[in-house]
Amino acid sequence: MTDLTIGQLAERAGVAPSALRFYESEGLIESSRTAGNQRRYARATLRRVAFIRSAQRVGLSLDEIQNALGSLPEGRNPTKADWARLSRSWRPRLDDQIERLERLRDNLDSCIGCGCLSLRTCALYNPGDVLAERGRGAVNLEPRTHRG
Amino acid sequence: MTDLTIGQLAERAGVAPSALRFYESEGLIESSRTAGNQRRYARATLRRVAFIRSAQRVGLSLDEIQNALGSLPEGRNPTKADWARLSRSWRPRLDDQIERLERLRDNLDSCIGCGCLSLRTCALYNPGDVLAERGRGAVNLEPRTHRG
DNA sequence: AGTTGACCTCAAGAGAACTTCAAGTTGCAT
DNA sequence: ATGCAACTTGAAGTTCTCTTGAGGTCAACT
Repeated sequence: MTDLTIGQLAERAGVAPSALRFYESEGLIESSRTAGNQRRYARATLRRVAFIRSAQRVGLSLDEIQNALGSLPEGRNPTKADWARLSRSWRPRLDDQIERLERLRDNLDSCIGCGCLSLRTCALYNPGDVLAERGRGAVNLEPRTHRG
Repeated sequence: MTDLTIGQLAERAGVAPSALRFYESEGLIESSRTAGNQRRYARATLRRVAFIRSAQRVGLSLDEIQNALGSLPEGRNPTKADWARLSRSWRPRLDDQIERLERLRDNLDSCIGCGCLSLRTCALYNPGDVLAERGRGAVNLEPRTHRG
């Protein structure tokens, strides 16, 4: 009886109904059905969707989010233990991302300050000077990962 | 004579040659051509590409990056003033993103600590309690923006 | 001269995250 | 009971960021 229609959930969560159907098709959320085959969402789904959006904002893919959400129950409110699991698994990821951002920001600043912009010495292109020994032109802002 | 081939640039920047051609087609980088029509990149392009990747990592689209790069010169090293422009325009964006991440991380933590998980009171879903007055079920982690 | 590997263009494909469309059905107010 | 907004499905379309493939060229080595 406190269940939400797809339109209500969409409205409150700030996403389109089509997105919710998509999330469901991807296994990120679940719904029950009325006699007439319309979706009904438990209230907890609202939180779940808010969480999904929030995680997307910080750069996680739906796959990763689904993975993390795997440890949360659907249909009922997550317990302390549920969240603890989730937090433990995300913490390093979040810390890492935060560090990256701070480094970029601070390096931009320091480049302005120093005006050096030399390949060998500029912190922006050569963070921590780890590559300083590798001859001229060492440019490697990030650990090499392949995405997409 | 210090110019780089597409393969060399790709190698050093840690991106595929196809990506470099794509960046060029999108106007993010430039190249000159040899008599035989092969691309040659100025050394400054290496920095430019490193910058592009770095910016992508923190969630900026190529469009936004192109925009920002519009203030940097190609073919020569950017000056202090060039970087200052760029940094000024990115700083708020970076700060904002960092804050988001920290909030998510800390809210996850506090949820574990308090175990409340109530819609009305949980910081994760109701940051700063701004929505506490709006009746039950107020869920709005982020300012509502439409993307994609 | 032949072979090899790196390069060229253009077109098509890929995957992520959705949206849009078409055609039909349901739920609720009057 | 009627009408209309909100819902249903499935397929196809969209945007972004590239990658892959086909068919051909260029540079260097033997």
